[in-house]
Amino acid sequence: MAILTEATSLATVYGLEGLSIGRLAELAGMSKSGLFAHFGSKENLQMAIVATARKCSYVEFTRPAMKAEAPLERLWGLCDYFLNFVERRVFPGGCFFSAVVGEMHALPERVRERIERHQRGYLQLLARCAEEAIQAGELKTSLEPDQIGFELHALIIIANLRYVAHGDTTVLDRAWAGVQRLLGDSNRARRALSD
Amino acid sequence: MAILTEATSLATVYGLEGLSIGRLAELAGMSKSGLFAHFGSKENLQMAIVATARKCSYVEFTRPAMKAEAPLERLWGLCDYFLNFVERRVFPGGCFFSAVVGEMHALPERVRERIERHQRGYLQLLARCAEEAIQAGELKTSLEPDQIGFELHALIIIANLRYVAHGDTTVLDRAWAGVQRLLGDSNRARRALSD
DNA sequence: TGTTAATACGAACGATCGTGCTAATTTGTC
DNA sequence: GACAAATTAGCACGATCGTTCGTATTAACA
Repeated sequence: MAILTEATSLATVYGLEGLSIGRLAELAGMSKSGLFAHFGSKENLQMAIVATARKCSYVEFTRPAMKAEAPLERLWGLCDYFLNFVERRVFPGGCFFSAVVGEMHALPERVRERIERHQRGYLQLLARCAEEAIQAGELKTSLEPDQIGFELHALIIIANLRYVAHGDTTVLDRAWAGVQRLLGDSNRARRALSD
Repeated sequence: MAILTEATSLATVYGLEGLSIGRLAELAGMSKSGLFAHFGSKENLQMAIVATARKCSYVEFTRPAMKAEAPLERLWGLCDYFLNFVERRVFPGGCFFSAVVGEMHALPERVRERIERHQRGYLQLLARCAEEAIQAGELKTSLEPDQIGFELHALIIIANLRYVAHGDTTVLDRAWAGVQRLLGDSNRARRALSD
């Protein structure tokens, strides 16, 4: 369904609660009740949006990054493709899961738990790649894998938030510089926008 | 006005748009119109909330941190007091300015600009302290002051977001470990909760 | 071709939103 | 105690929210 992509895009700007069915229907050229019938409730629509955002994030950064066979290369890819995804403005509000982090308290429990589970999975993926990179001898560091995952995540998420919220264009490069320092290669180039 | 503190607290949970005057009035034991007359418009109420949050952040971390005479000590204090502020749950939604970052697009222009200006000031404060610490010879690093400010900010803000959104209690220590690494002292203790 | 299931529609519901009135109440001043 | 000024309450407006209902159109199958 194409309308779900539009809904996810809107949700990155107005949030999962701020997104109204009426506005979404108008944007889709449908009647409000007609669109509502597809989902049965706003909570179901929110769940569908979360599923769409998950699929999108999988296609945009998880899968491309995981194509690499070397664990360290996967770690680079996870950060690189994410920053590239943000820079390309695939969604006007950037990363969906960062856009809704401020309204977690107000969300229906089912929706909130789904989002939290996704976030845990993403953090674990970062930490697991770091652990494998260390064990493979590709990454020499005194830090625990979880700490590396935490700091990588902090860098790229803050870059995303500041890029979409304040239009600051330098933050993506600043985040990349931090990633370079954590992964021990200050010469590695970031993916170009045109890719 | 005590009601403004309550309003700011509510805004950290529901956002500046999600916060309704009716709910705030009910919580304050006033009539909706009575409370509305104080501000004249929701936009003015939002501006007053931003001002309250600014004052609160000044009292809670900026001023205590700036009491130190050594620049590096101020840098430590900015991170330390902030994490302590989050851990003490002064506001249920943690840092106000992080809580509303997701709804910047939907805010009235006057409100959004005021928040952006505050954020710029806070970032500049971090970078300036880092610069002074370097020039004073207290901080030995190959990083630019702006990069240090960016990374410190990323660590403590992500810790705040994850602490309030997912109840993750380990993130404050992870952020502190990152701060230690940036400021070059892995033995410095974090402020205790009881303080 | 007639029947059934699915799909989209318009209209309306109760609730809540921000906001504008006017009356009542409180407060401070002479 | 009387009066002016400020504050609060009550009520209603128009708009929008999620949701429900009954109906018209369409697709599939007998």
